[in-house]
Amino acid sequence: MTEAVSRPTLEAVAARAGVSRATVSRVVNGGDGVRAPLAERVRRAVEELGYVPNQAARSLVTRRHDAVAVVVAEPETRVFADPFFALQLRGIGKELTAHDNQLVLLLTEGRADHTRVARYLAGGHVDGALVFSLHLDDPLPGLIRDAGVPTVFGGRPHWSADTGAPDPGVVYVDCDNRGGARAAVRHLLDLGRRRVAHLTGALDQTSAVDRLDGYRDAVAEVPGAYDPRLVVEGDFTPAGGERAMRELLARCPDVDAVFAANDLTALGALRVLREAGRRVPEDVAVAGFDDMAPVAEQTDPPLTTVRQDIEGMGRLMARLLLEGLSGGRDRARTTAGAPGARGKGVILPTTLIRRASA
Amino acid sequence: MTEAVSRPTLEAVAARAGVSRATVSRVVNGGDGVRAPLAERVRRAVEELGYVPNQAARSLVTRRHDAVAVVVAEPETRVFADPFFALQLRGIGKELTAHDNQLVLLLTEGRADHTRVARYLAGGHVDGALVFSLHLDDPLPGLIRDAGVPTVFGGRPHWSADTGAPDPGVVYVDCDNRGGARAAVRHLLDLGRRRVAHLTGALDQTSAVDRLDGYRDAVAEVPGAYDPRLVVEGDFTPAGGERAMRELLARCPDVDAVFAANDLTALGALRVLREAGRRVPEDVAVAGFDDMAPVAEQTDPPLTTVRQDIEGMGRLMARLLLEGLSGGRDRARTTAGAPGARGKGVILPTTLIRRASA
DNA sequence: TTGAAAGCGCTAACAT
DNA sequence: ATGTTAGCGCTTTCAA
Repeated sequence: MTEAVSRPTLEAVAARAGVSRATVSRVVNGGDGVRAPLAERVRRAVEELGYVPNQAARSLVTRRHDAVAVVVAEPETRVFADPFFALQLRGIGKELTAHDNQLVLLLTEGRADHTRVARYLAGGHVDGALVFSLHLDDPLPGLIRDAGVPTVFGGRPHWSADTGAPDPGVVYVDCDNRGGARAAVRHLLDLGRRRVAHLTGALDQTSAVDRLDGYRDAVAEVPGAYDPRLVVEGDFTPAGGERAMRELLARCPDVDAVFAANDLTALGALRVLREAGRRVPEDVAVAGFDDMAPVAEQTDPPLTTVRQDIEGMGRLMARLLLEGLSGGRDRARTTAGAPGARGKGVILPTTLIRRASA
Repeated sequence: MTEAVSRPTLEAVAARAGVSRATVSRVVNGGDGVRAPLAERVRRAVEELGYVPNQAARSLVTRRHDAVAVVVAEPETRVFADPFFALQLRGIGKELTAHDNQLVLLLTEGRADHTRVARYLAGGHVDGALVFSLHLDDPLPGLIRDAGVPTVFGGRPHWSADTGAPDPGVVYVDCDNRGGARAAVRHLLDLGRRRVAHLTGALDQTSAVDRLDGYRDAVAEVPGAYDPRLVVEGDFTPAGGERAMRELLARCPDVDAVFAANDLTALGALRVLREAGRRVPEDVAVAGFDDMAPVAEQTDPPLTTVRQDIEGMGRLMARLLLEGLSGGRDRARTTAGAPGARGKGVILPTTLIRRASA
């Protein structure tokens, strides 16, 4: 293993360049107010010594870390099996990198992890946090609030302004789950289908609830289209989709369209429909949600689905957080000016992508 | 956005408890050598004030951060699309969490990112680094060495001891790529196949080179089995597998077995074989490498493949790093005592998993 | 424009 | 067993 070596300090650079520590500090941090030749001498000394500032020392006085925590409250397995997180992380990573911030990934699996994460955030390691995938009973938001770290949430939290719950000051980014779902279901209805089912996501997450609401909005518009038996609970996974689809076929063999809560669920549904000998879209039209490239384009037939800009969501979350960190003035403007802003939540638009499955 | 608040210091706790800072520090860090009632008073003060230690200040003096960087030198997209990394990350996360260390994820996409990462590591943010997926021309290892941070590599680096290159002190963890490949190819040969092809991985990675070597070992054992035209270059992706398989069929229509460099490549190959009307395994037997559950078990037919303990690799990497960090005495023993140790590299065993495809 | 000096909050000798 | 004290390496007034 490569060994750690002791690094030169500001002091050493100052000595070598024959100047004071203050001057070196100035040069290292942008160099304004230092005469060119002096600055040059300092830079040479830095170079020769291979000086790199000690961030702990710097943070101690500046109280900045240029690091942001990303908290993912999911069993780790799913986090990475699911391209959704991958894409969001990617967006976040890009935005943070562009602003010279580091990404500290905090994975939580159980209760013990929650307190660990809370301690970490409270410990002042990071300037802010991006938090994902909260479930109904999740204690994390409360812990995070207590930790007193600026935070932006990914996905509408259960206690956001819209539900009239405790903390209306919460900032979050989400896509228009309800509107997207409505569009998908309307599309199925426009196709002339009348037995349009919905395989839900995990209903302890707001995205699943909102999509279900969108489904209800749409079927309510067509007399006779609403039938509670057509709604089966899934969990956003292919396996859950299979289970739900099987149950649906047993319950309502006359189903002629399925709106799945996400593409993975649709994937499972497609498998079961094929097994059952139902043709897609002739016998049963199928629509998904997310438009995750590796999934939606590869299914057989390719999936009609609701596209959301997942990577963009990640970027936006990071941007909002960084803007909030760099002083309050920009924040309000940004949040309010963003598309679909509503309170402190930013709702991104969705688009229906028509492919062969519906 | 939740606002940051100014936190109480050790000093404040000391004042409140009526003791010195040193005593508070002792209590906070385990509390040995402090009489029970006093310790209790301190704990109460900590509680009442909601005191959380400032890590920057602590790190400044202890020179420990209890954080480890994970550097993934891949386009971010692939990193997360590929369950391989997901599993390794998971193993790493578990091990780090178990030892109260944080995971700082550093994603690199281009040259600019390399220097950024180097600066970060040199900046003393973390106690060590876990580095993945190096390519032949990767400047990262050099930069990391210069950064002087203890490092464990995932996968044999190009310049490891085995190739007689510059830095023989390098610690890495890998699976027995060559032996695993050999076993898979021998299995195909034992099946009576004589036109056994190999779809390679990205040959700028040692794992691909080693698997190719294993393939060559095995075919060399059977007179007449070696034919250079049976080796086609892929890139570890399904798309690459499709391309390679198509080329292979064009080049050698008489192929009767395929050893794919990984399961994703095999997936692509299976698709092309199906399109081409070749039955698997009757006409062409197919074997993969990795045994990634979501892939190998779901293919049609299920894939015969070489299993490696990916999550275990991640855990081991983290363990080796942490052991190295906590003083040199344990390290030599561990590295030498680990299974398949060879120099400073630890090679984990592989197992052939027989399913229907071969 | 440059330097001197005072901390940031904590740990770890060293005293007591 | 507890307190005193001297920094860790840096930024940032304040003076010069």
